[in-house]
Amino acid sequence: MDKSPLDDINLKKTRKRQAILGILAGSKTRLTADDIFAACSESLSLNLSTVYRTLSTLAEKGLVTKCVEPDGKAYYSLACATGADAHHHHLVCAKCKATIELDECPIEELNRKISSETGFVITGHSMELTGLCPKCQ
Amino acid sequence: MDKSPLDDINLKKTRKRQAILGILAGSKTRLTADDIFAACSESLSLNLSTVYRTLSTLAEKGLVTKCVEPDGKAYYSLACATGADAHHHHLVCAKCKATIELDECPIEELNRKISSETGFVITGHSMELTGLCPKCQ
DNA sequence: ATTGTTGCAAATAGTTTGCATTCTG
DNA sequence: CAGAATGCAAACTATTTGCAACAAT
Repeated sequence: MDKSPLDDINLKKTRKRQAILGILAGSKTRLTADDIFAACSESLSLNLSTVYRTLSTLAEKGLVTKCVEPDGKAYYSLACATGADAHHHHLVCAKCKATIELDECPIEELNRKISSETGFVITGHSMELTGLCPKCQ
Repeated sequence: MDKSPLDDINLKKTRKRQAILGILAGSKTRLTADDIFAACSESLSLNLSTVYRTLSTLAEKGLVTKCVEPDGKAYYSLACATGADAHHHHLVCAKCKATIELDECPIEELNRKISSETGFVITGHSMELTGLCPKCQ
C-alpha cells in the first residue's frame, strides 16, 4: 500500500479522501470546495458535502490550510505546501475590487517567534490588505 | 449642522447613517453587521439590510474597513481607527478553535512601501494565523 | 463486526437584491 | 422636486447537518 499522509493521522485511507489530497497536491493555486468538487466529479463521483467534510477533517489534523477570503469563500491548500505558490496575499480595492497580488509576506519571519511564545504549530495564515486603488481615490 | 465625515464624500447625511458611524466610532472592537443592528435597534429602528447597505457604501468610500474572518462573518471598523484596538490579529487552533490574540502587526511597516509601489491608499488589512494548539498537537 | 465515511436532501447563516415608500438637500 | 436612502420580503451563496447506506480496518 502506498505511503500517504493519511497514515500518520489516524484517518481511514479512503479513495475519495486520497483523491482530494491528490487534487490539492496537484494544484498550483488554492482551491475552493467547489473547485475540488468540479475537478473530481468526472472520475470518481464525489458529493459536495463530502468535500466539505473531508476538508474540514484534514484542516483539523493540520494537513490542510483553510483561508476565508473577503469574497466569502474558503480556499484550501496543503499545509505542507510552503512553496511560493502557496502564498497569494492580495491588495483589494474596496470600491472597484481591482486586485493586486503581493510578493511580500511579512509573516514568515514571525512564525518562529509566535510559535515559541504560544506553543502553537503554525500551519497557515491568511492576510489581505484593503484600500482604494488609484482610479477610485 | 455638525461636521461629519459624511460631508467629504458626497453622501447624504442621514440620521441612520450617522448613527452607524457613531456606533463604529464608539466601539473598541470591530463589529459585525448584526452587532450594529442590535446596538441600534433600540433607539432608532434600523433595518438589517440598511446596515449592510450602509456599511458597504462606507467601505467603498474608504471610510470603513471590512474584514471577513474564518467564522464567515464580516467585521467592520472605522478606517481611520488606527489605534491599537483596531488591531486584533488572531491565532486560531484548527482543531479546537482556541484563539489567541496577537500583539504583533508586521503589516504596518509594509504599508508605505506597498502604497508607493501600487498607488493604493491602504485603509485596512486582515490577518490570521492558523495552527494547532499545544493540546491538539 | 465495529466504527468511520459518504450521499442525499434539507436546513442554516450571512449577505444581497427588487421594489415600493420615505426622506434629504 | 429629484435623487438618494430605507424597509420589507424574498432570493442567493457558501456551508453544515441528520440520517440511512456503505466501506475500511
